[in-house]
Amino acid sequence: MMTNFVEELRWRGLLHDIMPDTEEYLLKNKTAGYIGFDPTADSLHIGSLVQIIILMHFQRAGHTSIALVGGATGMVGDPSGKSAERNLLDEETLAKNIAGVKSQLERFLNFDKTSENPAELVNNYDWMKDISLIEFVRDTGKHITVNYMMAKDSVKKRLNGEFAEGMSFTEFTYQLFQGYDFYHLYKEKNCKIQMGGSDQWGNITTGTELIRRKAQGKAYALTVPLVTKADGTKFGKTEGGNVWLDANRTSPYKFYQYWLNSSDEDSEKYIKIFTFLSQQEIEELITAHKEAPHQRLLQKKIGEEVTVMTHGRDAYEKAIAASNILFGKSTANDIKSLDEQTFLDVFEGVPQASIAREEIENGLDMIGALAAKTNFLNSNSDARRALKENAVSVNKEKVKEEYTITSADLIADKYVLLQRGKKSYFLLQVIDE
RNA sequence: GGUGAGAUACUCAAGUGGCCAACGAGGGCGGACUGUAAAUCCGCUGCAUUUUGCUUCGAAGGUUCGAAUCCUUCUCUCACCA
Repeated sequence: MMTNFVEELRWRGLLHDIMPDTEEYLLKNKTAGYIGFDPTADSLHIGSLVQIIILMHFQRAGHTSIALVGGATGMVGDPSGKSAERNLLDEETLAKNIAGVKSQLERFLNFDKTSENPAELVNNYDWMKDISLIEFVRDTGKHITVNYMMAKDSVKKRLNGEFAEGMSFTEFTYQLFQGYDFYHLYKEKNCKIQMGGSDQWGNITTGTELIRRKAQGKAYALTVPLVTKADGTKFGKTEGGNVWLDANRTSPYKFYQYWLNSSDEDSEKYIKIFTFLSQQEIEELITAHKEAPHQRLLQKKIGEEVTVMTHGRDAYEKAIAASNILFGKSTANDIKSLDEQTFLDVFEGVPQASIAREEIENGLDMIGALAAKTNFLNSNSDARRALKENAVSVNKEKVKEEYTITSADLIADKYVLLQRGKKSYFLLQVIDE
């Protein structure tokens, strides 16, 4: 059964640009559509999550979703939104990245061949690698004028204006490469629509233009807006860097925390973008949230939906458990009563240092525990400062500079939980020599 | 090529011989309040065995009891003139 895909995106605030007649075409025809993913790292981050979700909606609406991994385009580098020439990735890194990105996409889309409209995963390297330069220049390049390509924002920005840095022929070619992908999928897989972030509009329209000229066909396009934050900072970034979909790069706990810490204003947007809840459910949640904002119903729901979708329910439950212990009313005794396995699950991803058992048994002073022996804080001065600010806790209890860590502070006879401020944790692990 | 202005901590920006580890603002961190929020208030924000010492104000030398501050050379940035 087909539903109105475009309308779904529209009410969720996921529609930025759309080519005329796209909505009508999708309503009348079961078709295929694609989104490209750049293999710039071996994991996607939550910025790409929006694109994945678009493909999920597309599949749910009854169409065929194609996720394209840019093995070939990744070798060239997309200039869109970039003010300076990009460095090329070496082939080994690229291969590793492609594998990583692929395995992540498989978690979100239904590739089951026996289902009604299974998604497909393609790598443009597979069809790009055999095209000769002569072939490309004669059969593809001939259809698109340089004038047309120069008119794109991504190119104009690099050629004109105060900060123009120029661009290499390599990057200039990128849009034609991507356009060729669209053409190829149009011919081979009856793919009629390309979607992507709003910065991709220029590249996408080069594709529809190529299809029009080379195949005398009509193709469609739509883009989704860039996800923003109300305070103007960049979405998907923390002090620690990007929020990744890979649990090894961003632990499920941190992942959950990222969503939980969204502002009220952003949450109302995010719940529409990142969850599959119905319009009615979302409206009810927003109303309930406004009545009792301190309960943070929206943030919790987004955190649940997105964490479960990305890391599974088990990981979500653990993230909740960890959050409750770290931010709830738990006391030193609660923490000390944890068994080792639970404790490790909770503190997975928390930075650690090891220390000889002897040091603890002899009594470890706070400066040593915070800086000298562990590098939790930058310097001894920093440690002293933190202690003076009443910011340091051992096993959730505030301590002063005179405090000495002894065997009595060990959790599961092995760990000491250090803390600076509310959100910064550090784990001291005792090792027996 | 000529002339003039400038280069100070994460950023902007004061300081033109001792009271300068360097005013102030932003950012960051911490505390109070709170909803692990926003706003607000308070404190901290070079290093060290911390009421003291050490290294810092584009770079290197020099003058001086003493230099971010004066002198010399160099590097870079900006403006105007050719």
